[in-house]
Amino acid sequence: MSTAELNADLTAKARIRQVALELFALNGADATSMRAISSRAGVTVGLITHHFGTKAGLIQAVEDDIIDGIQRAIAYKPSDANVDGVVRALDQRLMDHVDENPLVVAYLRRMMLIETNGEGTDITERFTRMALDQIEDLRSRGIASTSREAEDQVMQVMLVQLGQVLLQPFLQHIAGHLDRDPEQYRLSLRKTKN
Amino acid sequence: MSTAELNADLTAKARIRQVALELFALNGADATSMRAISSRAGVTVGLITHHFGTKAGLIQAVEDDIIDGIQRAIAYKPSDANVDGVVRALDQRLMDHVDENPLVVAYLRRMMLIETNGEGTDITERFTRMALDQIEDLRSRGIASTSREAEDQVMQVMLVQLGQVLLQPFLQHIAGHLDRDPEQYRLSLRKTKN
DNA sequence: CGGTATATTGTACAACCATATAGTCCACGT
DNA sequence: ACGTGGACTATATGGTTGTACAATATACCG
Repeated sequence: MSTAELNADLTAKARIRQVALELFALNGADATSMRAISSRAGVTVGLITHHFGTKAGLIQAVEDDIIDGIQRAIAYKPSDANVDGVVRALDQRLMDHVDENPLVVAYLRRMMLIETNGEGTDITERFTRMALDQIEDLRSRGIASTSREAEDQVMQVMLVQLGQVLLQPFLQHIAGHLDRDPEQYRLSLRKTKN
Repeated sequence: MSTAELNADLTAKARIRQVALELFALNGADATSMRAISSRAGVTVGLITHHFGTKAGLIQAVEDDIIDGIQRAIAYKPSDANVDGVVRALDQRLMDHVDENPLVVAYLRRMMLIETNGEGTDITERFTRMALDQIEDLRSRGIASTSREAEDQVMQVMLVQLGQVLLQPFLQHIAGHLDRDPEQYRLSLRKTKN
């Protein structure tokens, strides 16, 4: 069953955005034609341009959607205040969101690792700024550890957590070839002080 | 000065392969037209098809060249026998080769992290097998440590060394945004034993 | 010298692309 | 009842792509 059929209840605009994310994540935006999107979404090409103007506009809309989703996922929730390690709770909710949205991850992998200077707004920059804002917000509420610099905490999240997620297919691929259990291997970050 | 001018002494066939690697590494093979290659190499499109048949043939030739280069770089050299840590010497030569061939790295990054099931032969598989063969060759000569399993040594090389190289632009990008020194951060591998 | 393989060119073509535009249908407010 | 605007379709256009192919130049070998 196709994605379009599964989501026939969504509005055409939302269906287009969803199919676009799916194809962008799988094959990249450049390699995805508006024809492919339209046929999978069960609409005509013209409707895409009607709703999003140009292909660049569609890409922008998809990325805004991704950022919004993450923003919502890591927003401060009062329940977090109870947990002793607040940053850990933040990380956990980010990882949960990531687990639930594999297409988002595939898209981010492409944009963050390869097309670092893509056409749209730099999504790595938006992500980094979002993480930094979040950490600083938690600090201003007095509920995040200040034993380390905020920037180092962000580096930790971006490189170890996100890095592990982004490298996951690579790791699994190699582990599969060597008959190793990919779960056994975890990245960590060493900071050389000088 | 363009690549074609810099290498005007090479045969046209070699020039085509070199320009192709350059453009493939920068923009990906799909996004690179044979016309772009031909104009940069100072030849016509027809000559490319004459030498390599199809675009897929050109990609294959480029990848074979990359693998050959790495194969040569990590081939056993008697001088390695003197060094106490042989695996370390192997790693070092791989890293040197990587430093000297940034275009190869960019191409590998694309193929290993994103297009894991690309059109050509799986380059991650070729790389992994090559590393494993190399380790086992060194072991059969009795000049590589056998305190760890060979497969774990390969995982170490692939994930930590190569992983660091593949993630480098990502790391630099983030570090730049946070006014951090990217050199301070190093990945390492934890193996959970269970 | 002659001839044959190889290197190289120029062009043509069918498929596909993003985009623009004109037109149809329908819901909804007044 | 009407007309206005948004959702949607159909079609046309100009450009780019990979590939095929015939023609020409160049080098090499007997």
